Amino acid sequence: MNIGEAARASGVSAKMVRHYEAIGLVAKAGRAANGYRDYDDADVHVLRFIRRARDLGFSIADIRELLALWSDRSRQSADVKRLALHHVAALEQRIVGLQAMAETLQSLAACCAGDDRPDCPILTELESH
Amino acid sequence: MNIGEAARASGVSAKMVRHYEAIGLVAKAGRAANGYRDYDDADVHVLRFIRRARDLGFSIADIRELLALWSDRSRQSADVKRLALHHVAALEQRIVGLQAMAETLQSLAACCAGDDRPDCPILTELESH
DNA sequence: CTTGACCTTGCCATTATGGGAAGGTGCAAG
DNA sequence: CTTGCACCTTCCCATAATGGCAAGGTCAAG
Repeated sequence: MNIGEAARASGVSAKMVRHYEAIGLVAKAGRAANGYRDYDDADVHVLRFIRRARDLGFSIADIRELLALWSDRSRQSADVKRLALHHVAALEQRIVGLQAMAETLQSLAACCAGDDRPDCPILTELESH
Repeated sequence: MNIGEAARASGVSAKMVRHYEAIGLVAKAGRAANGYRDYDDADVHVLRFIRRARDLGFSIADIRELLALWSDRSRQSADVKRLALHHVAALEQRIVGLQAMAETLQSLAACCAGDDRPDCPILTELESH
């Protein structure tokens, strides 16, 4: 399987497949006689795992650990759970930060006439404080 | 006022003050006889505006527009409001994305024993799908 | 043999921020 | 005056994850 097909099958772009290989997240792909990277279903399986983890917001560093645990037959599920919950906490922290921003802006905007006059509490707020 | 003092007064690091000048977000600072950048209260005022806008999650591009509106005496508050609400929408979109991730992970983690056995629904989920 | 789709590597760009090096400046204490 | 420390200057590099482009090799169909 060429890289393009593996990319389509896994949902990871060919560009990123090469990148993941370059940073050592996945093993170096075998090469066909013509020098093209050659993939099999197991490789696609790994790539799909990565893709799914990325979709859940895990960083590459996290995924490196997840992959290690995944391939470790003697892993302890507690380690996976810890990683996941740690990530949940990080996500929730980002969420509250963003919510605070959105709420502040929302309330400022609610006080803004939004017409053709220049007076605007949003700018006033940014200006002061 | 040297850059360090302006940085302390505005809450923007000296590094970023230079950067904002380099990308044309703020006007080139005047220079003292020794070549040091020289700031006054008005400059600090602008920097503080930027800092506050960054705290609300506005991008540099957004801030460029906000600064233009701020200094435009004939601005229409509708333009500011539109910018702000557009940003709120973007924030909320990011929030729902993060919440979806957090909830998915949360429910997967809830199904994970978290003990010394290797079986883990989190890995199973990443693996399948 | 040409054309088009695919592969290769390598470099650059993004966003916002920080780190560090190498060297100049200014002020205070010895 | 010299030493030292804190500050300034510019320039380069790094981050995280991804995309784009360019120059060139490969392969299959027409």
